[in-house]
Amino acid sequence: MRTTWGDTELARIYPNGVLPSACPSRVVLDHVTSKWGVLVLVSLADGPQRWSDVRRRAEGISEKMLAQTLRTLQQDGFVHREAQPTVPPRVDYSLTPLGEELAARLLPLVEWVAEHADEVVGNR
Amino acid sequence: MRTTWGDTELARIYPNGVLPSACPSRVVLDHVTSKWGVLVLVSLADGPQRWSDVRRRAEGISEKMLAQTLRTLQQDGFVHREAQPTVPPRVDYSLTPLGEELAARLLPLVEWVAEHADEVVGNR
DNA sequence: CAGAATCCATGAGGATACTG
DNA sequence: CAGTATCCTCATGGATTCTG
Repeated sequence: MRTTWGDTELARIYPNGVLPSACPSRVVLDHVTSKWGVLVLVSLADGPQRWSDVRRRAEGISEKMLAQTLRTLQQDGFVHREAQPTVPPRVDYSLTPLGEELAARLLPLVEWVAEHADEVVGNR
Repeated sequence: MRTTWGDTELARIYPNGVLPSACPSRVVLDHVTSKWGVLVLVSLADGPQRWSDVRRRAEGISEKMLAQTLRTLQQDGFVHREAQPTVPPRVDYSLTPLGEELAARLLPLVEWVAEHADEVVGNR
């Protein structure tokens, strides 16, 4: 009774429709869709930014969570970190090519949610 | 120094680049990108399914989390619930038109992650 | 079969203070 | 400026039991 996956790659990757818990994509998905992961990625999708810029744009994030999120995304290869050895220090963050690819799939989602949020909250 | 948002709706919705914490989209985004929200939505994107089907497909989810996630997504208007008054009971879940729109933006993301997960894990 | 109810553990995440 | 370090809280979420 396949209706919508039919023409997607998902049907090929998960032939029986089961989204396996052991799959490495679970980990990546958790990073990407984490509370702050989405916002940091979307923010950086607007171009290279300094620490304080990201902090300001992902409104509400704590320093701890910003550091942690950036580190995770950097380890995953989505974010590039470039530190100037100056005083005071200056550090720029940007998306890697891999991160850009990811953001390209993330932006439409965030955009759609932003456009329909009121409608959705109204449902409750 | 806008580079990537430039041609998106995001630039219009958030002109100064700040993703506001008070925005209702934050709530919806949290539901959608919650640990299990993504998997349940993606699973249902394959067509109407019974409780036990969703449970099996979103591998690893507990009954509690399945119930909670389905209820939240239903309140948001993404998921439709249809219960047969039979014994034993039979309940079918499906995406609403709104849910289908959302899923259309979610599937490419999940698909991309599924395809590149190994590559990403390799970065670490 | 499809949940509800209860208890409980963990860790995500916040607040604050400090530093090269 | 760009973080670390520490402490602490609360909510997410797991395991288990019960039921119409």
